[in-house]
Amino acid sequence: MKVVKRRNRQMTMERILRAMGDVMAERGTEKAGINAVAERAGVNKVLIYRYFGGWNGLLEAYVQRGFFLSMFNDKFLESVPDNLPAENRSKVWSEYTIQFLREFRARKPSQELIRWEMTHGETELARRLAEYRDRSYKNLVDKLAPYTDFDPIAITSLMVSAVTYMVLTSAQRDHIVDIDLRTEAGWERIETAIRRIYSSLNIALDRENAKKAEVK
Amino acid sequence: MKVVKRRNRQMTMERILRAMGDVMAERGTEKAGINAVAERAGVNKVLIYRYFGGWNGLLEAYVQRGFFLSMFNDKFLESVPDNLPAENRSKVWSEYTIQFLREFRARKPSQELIRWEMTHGETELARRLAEYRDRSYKNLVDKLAPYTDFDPIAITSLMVSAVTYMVLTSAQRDHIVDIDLRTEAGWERIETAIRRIYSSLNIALDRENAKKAEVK
DNA sequence: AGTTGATGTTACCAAGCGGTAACCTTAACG
DNA sequence: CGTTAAGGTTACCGCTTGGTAACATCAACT
Repeated sequence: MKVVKRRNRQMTMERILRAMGDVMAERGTEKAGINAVAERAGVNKVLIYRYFGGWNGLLEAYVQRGFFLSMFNDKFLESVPDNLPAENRSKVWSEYTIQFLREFRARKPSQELIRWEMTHGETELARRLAEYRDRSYKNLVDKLAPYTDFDPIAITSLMVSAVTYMVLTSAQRDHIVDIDLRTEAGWERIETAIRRIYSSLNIALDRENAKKAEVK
Repeated sequence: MKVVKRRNRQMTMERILRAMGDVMAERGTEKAGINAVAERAGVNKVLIYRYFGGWNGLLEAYVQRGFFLSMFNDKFLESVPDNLPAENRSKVWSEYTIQFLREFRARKPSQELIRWEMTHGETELARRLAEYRDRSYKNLVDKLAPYTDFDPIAITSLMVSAVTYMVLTSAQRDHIVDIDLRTEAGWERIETAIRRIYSSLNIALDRENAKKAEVK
């Protein structure tokens, strides 16, 4: 039987990191701070300085051990077959966007992390985190780029931005215009809109290609 | 000739409000605060409390006298002819989105206001501001709704969200994936993507309508 | 001229923040 | 057993924040 030692660095660090997530999720970006985390973890804040070297180190450690997006991208990438028929690509993109939407919605701490980033963009750390996500995201795009003529990077960046913003605001507002953000029905409207956009793009692209072929 | 009085409430309030915009634009959301504004305006902070009743009142006054989006919506709405041919509607929507993009990019204080809102969503004030924008936005949608089957509200909300998020991040990052946010070329890619999305939707909708007609 | 009320200033407060020095306390080791 | 170093705690610091009370000053009007 395992004895829980009272003096155990591993355990303490774990508790701090957990508290970090909790605090971010519960109290929001603004109130997140070393003091709040320490209090929440039931741990002396000095330990945070010792183990993580302060707020930045803590945040970094927190991100490193579980920032979901890069993992999510990698996982998604795996699930995509290598030789994907062109006509299915729009579906893959909309599936990616929608899965991202769902995962992001489900992860409060990740949302708050992004929110934090948005108000601390001048800091080196915030930039690095964004950069990190960007890379993993680029991997995905490189392998999946479908509508070559349609600047898939720009389009998907727009879609991901849209989803990001909507999820973030949903934590603060009940609705956008007449879209109810508290109900699944509201989010289904959004998901449907996403699918429609991608499928329309595909249709339009097909038509353009058909025209080109005709000219030849 | 007009004499500038040293004791002049109007003037002082004006200076405070200007300073408010400057501070928001320059130092960002985080550092914006009563103290910073007072210092910047070269005015004693007590006056802010007297004239505006504190931070909330100041913010509200600031917004009320010039929050651009509702005005922008109204202006745009005026410019749209009443009997708009259906085939031009996608163009109107993309024009709206793109003009919004440009205006929003040009207005640093407005950006910072939104950023502030994102981190203070729990407050009553933030909610009210959002609500205010929403109403003016809904007016627009009501009058313009084109693709009736395509849930134009959801689609345009997505697009506006996308633009909002991208502009906000552009203040902090040089690029998204390989889109250079510092150059006009980068933003043109985004504008093009927006146009493509709307026009594709139109094409897809046309095709669907054609099919329906065929069945009849 | 003198009262009065608006305008502007000084000085202060409590609370919260990030951060650190110095101190105990325990586990593990020879 | 006793030393040692890591784990954990106490108490403090300086700084900034939002907020207020009390005082000084000027302009206008009877």
